[in-house]
Amino acid sequence: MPELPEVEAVAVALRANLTGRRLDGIRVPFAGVLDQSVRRTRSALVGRILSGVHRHGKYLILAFDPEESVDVEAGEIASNCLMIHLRMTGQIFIQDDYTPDKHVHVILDFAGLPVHYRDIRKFGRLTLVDDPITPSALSHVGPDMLEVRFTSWLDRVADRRAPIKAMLLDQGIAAGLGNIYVDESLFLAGVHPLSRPVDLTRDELHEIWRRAKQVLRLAIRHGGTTFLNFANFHGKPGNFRRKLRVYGRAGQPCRDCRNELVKIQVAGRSSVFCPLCQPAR
DNA sequence: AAGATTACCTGAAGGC
DNA sequence: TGCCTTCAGGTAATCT
Repeated sequence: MPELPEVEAVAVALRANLTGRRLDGIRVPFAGVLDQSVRRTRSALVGRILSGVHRHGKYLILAFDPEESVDVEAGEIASNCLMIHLRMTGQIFIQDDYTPDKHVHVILDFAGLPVHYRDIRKFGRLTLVDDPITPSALSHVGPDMLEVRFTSWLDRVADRRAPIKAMLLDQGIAAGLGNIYVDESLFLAGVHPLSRPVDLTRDELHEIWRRAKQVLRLAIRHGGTTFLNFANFHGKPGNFRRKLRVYGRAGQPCRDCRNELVKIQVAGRSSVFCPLCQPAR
């Protein structure tokens, strides 16, 4: 499941290998993953130079050099970027010897370098957007979890009554955390996933915010977590999986206290935690 | 109006 | 062996 660290790994690799290259063509074996038509997507992007690669939360944004034919002063909006969300099972491969299978839905041909978009469950989307940094398509998404300041984040959660786990998963509050890193963050902070922000102290909330950033940065350094469906740019697995404290370890002993880890449902998601290290309030 | 639930998809895994 | 059910979870849409 690609979350912020996995998307960051893809962004770094694409940036290093594709910046300055021209997009020669787009092949679309399955158009259902495109938000716009194949014709519209091709006419907006083919022939243009990739100028930069950005990431916001779990969103990946490929920015192209400005299109001179668009009359901005006349109110025309340029589709300067391709925004990609991998959702559950999206993968991006670039190696030359990769043979597309039935799950490869889009191939971006960058000056002879094929970039394969593969997605078993077809949840991911590729969307034409206007601005590379603050696209209007992301107006409902909050600040990146790695960037948000504590006071800003606190303002967004302090008066909420849903479980803290639901708040951390809510991309409108801060973007980037998914089920894996939320469970890891709450374990490190020693907070029960059902705790409500209104019942937590400012110090406890600060610890959650700090641990979330810490676990994201650590996962980035390890190339992300390979669980079921993520592989990085070169098809190599990330190696953060063996560092996981609670995710995927229900029934196994807590790495700190050896008590058995428990799985419950919170915000519609399976949630693994340690009843001793993360006591209910 | 926030919070909760469901739809979207496919493959792996477990039960019998 | 094979059929069936359950589970996995990011986001948008739809409920209460």
